[in-house]
Amino acid sequence: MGMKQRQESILEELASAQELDALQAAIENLRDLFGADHMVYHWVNADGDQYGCGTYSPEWVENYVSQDYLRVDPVIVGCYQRFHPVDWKRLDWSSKAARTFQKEAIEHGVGNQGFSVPIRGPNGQFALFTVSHNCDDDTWAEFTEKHRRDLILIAHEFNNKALEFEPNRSPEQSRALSPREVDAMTLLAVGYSRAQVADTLSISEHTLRVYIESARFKLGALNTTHAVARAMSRGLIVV
Amino acid sequence: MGMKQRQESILEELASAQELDALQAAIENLRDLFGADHMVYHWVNADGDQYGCGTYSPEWVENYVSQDYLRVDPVIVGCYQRFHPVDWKRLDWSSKAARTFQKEAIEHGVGNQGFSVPIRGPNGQFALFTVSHNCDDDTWAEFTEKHRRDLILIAHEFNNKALEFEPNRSPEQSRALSPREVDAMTLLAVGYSRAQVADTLSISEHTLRVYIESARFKLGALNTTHAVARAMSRGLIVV
DNA sequence: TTTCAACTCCCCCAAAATAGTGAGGGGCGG
DNA sequence: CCGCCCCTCACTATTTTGGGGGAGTTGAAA
Repeated sequence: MGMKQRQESILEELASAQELDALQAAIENLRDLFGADHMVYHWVNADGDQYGCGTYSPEWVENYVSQDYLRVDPVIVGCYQRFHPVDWKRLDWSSKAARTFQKEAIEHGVGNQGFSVPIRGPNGQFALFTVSHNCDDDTWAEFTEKHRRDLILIAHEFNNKALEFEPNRSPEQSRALSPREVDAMTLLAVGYSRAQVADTLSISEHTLRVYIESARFKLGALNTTHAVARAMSRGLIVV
Repeated sequence: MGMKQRQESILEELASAQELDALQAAIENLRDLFGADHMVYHWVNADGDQYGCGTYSPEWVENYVSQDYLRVDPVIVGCYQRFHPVDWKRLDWSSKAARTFQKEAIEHGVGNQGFSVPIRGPNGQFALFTVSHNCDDDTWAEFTEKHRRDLILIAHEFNNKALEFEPNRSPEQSRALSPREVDAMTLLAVGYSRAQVADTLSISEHTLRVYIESARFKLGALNTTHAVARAMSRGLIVV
């Protein structure tokens, strides 16, 4: 069976799987198929839930979360602001925190080369699909060039499957805001005070307050700032 | 030249293009290549800016925007909440508004079948890549099954290119926030009050205020909510 | 038809955030 | 060494929000 066919069959198996474990199985198979040191899929959503699967050593994963490297890792920060898949070499590793992180990662066998595909879903969901390896630059360039397309599609399939299992799907939480509520949230997000928003929308401030409060309620937010943050990260408003 | 090769060459040309017009040219070529009635790429994001290119008739496009169909179109509302590409048949066309919209769309030659790929970028950017055609269900099922993968990749390439031209790259991309400022913004974004944030960070509320104000200053924000919104949309904090 | 969600308006008062001033110590690069 | 940024703390006064009440209209869906 050729590589294409095997890749195809792994993805088909993944697509028809009923359990989250299938992701872990599929990623191991794909890692072997591509002959890379590691392959990892990882997502975070607006409420801080996360899920990951992959072939990194348990020690490294534990270390990563316990050190809160999510906020340091240049792969995360870099990909969060980009759309296209990115080679780790092109990220900013200049800060001291990044350098120590990098050193530690390599010590844990992560590999000196990496390629990460950022993927975004509804409600501010953000995921990364990463392949890492230990080799020289030329070999890696050849690898990424050859497999770029496939990796994007695989990332897509993984995220698709992962979203099926996402617990945060209650209709209560993802209920859309009404048009006026969207207006209110949007204007608040661009810095208007309640008075200014009310003026802009040509309604009384009292009325505006009703919208803000109902939006807050729908979003399960504790205050206006929280409501705006949630509305943004869930993609309900565009700022 | 086979279909694969032509597709490849169109995408390569697109990738190396320096002007936005290239998107329009590429989409026309791809439409012809796939033998579909229409192909459209369209994105919305910051400040309500939008850009679209495609092969719909100018009358239909004008009608669409003037009627504000963006808020009615089941393709938009449906895809906005999904991740995977979707066949138009699987969307909810039951509301009255949707039915009249559908009728009008078909009258404008949009086609009775459609397949749309939602794509999301940083900062809440949302784009749709759509192929539409006039044919029976079986023919369309075969078409989408055959080209699904390619359409996802094409959507990805289009969005990648479109983002290059996005004007939303403010020159005064002020210096990054300090660690404490990031802490403050992050906790505020998850709904903590100033008192709670100060408590969490084990500093006085007075000190916290200094961070919030300096963050506000750096971000050019008018108030805390605005600052958090900007920090989020610039990817400075991860919530 | 009835119900329900959205939109609009009003009061009062307590709590929280903002604005205007400060000040001092630590670290890092030119 | 000096400037610059980061971290830490304090006071007072004013403005803005939040929480608790209600109440009426419209339009669309069940």
